[in-house]
Amino acid sequence: MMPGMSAQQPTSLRERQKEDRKARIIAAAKSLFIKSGLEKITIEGIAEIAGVSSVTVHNYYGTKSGVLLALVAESDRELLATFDATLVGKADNLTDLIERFFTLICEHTQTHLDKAIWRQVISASICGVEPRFGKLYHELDNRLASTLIAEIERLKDEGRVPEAVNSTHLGWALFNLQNARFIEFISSDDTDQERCLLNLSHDLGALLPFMA
Amino acid sequence: MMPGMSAQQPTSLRERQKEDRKARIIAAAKSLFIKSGLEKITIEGIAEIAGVSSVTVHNYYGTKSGVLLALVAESDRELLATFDATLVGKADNLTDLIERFFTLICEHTQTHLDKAIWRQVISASICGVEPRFGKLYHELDNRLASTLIAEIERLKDEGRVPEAVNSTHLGWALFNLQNARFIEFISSDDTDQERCLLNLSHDLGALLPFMA
DNA sequence: CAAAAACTTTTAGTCTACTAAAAATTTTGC
DNA sequence: GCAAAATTTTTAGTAGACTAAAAGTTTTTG
Repeated sequence: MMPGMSAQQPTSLRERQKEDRKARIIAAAKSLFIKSGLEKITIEGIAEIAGVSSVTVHNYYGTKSGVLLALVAESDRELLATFDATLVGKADNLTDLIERFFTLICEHTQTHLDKAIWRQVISASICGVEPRFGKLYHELDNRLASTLIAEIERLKDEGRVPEAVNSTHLGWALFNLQNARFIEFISSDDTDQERCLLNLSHDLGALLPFMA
Repeated sequence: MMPGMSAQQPTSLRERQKEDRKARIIAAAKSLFIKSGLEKITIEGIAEIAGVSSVTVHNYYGTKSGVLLALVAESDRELLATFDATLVGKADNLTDLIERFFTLICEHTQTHLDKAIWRQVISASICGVEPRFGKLYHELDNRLASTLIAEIERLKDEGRVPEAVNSTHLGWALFNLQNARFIEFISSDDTDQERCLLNLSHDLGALLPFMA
């Protein structure tokens, strides 16, 4: 199963061409970004490299942020795969879990995407000019939080987290906490991961010790 | 002491004129916003009402977001005054404190500003094109969090919060938690405060009961 | 009061996202 | 293969943020 493609291959030629153009557009955006950074990504530039017109880019992705979100969504799939390989079943307490989670996300951001893209995407998700956009973005958050919740369930089964807690609520609370520090992390190119991780561990240190 | 004015009155005529223009600009922005919403706020429009040129608006506030941030900063002062009157000394446990805090901020937003302005400002604080901007915004956060921390200290003195916790760390953690729900609140015009408050109380419910 | 300094305004552009409508092209269904 | 449908492209434009530099105005300073 290849990420990035719909489950069943499109029947009609037209559908296939559309998929192809869409893929070329995000590939173009990626290449442009890698070559010269976010400021140099323009709809026009993307269109040229992808071999379509700028109007088509708009038709497909709505806005520039829409294109960037597609980039993020793609890398999100890889991140979830990383989680399966590196996070699931590894941590043996809540603090450890959240810190691993946070670290993986930060590292993934630095290798696969870039702070600047996240800034743009999170920004757009808050400003939310587009209706689709917010929805898509929220789905990504949902998937990440679900991973966390599943791990909390496991810790509960193993007796490392009190039975009494609501895993879903705790999962979202911790996801939000961690996300606030992630936003701190991406907000400036100069903010380093270590610093944010330390802040996160202070957060957890103030909240969690009574739980054990 | 009037909010919105510097402590000492400016000596030179030039300084006074500058203050006056600045004040006219944000007053113009506010009136434009109240009349027709965020989309209708343009630098040009602000300049015209304020009786200055658009270039002057840029010189003073840098960007459109800069103007909006000034609006937020102004209302922030009122919010802190509200805190003194309505929050300080009122809560008798952590959950109650955070929920009051959150509620006051939401209500203040609805009466004094607007979700749309916050969206723009938070967005800009994340995207952070401007260096000054992020700094200013962070100061607002600092002031809000400090209020929270001071209240936590009080609860600790009253023996309602364990001595062992670090008030500063706990304060920031809870501020971040609450802020995540505030961002959820402002992200869409349709999201209602009750819903977000409920989510917040779930967050707290999952994290805090073991502390008491 | 006159020269200098400090600002603001005018002017003139640039840049880029985004949109609407007509024209051209290509696939599809019969 | 041909008409119809779907979709892209071309074309043309708008809007609004932001900038640089010259010109004009007002305050300051001696």
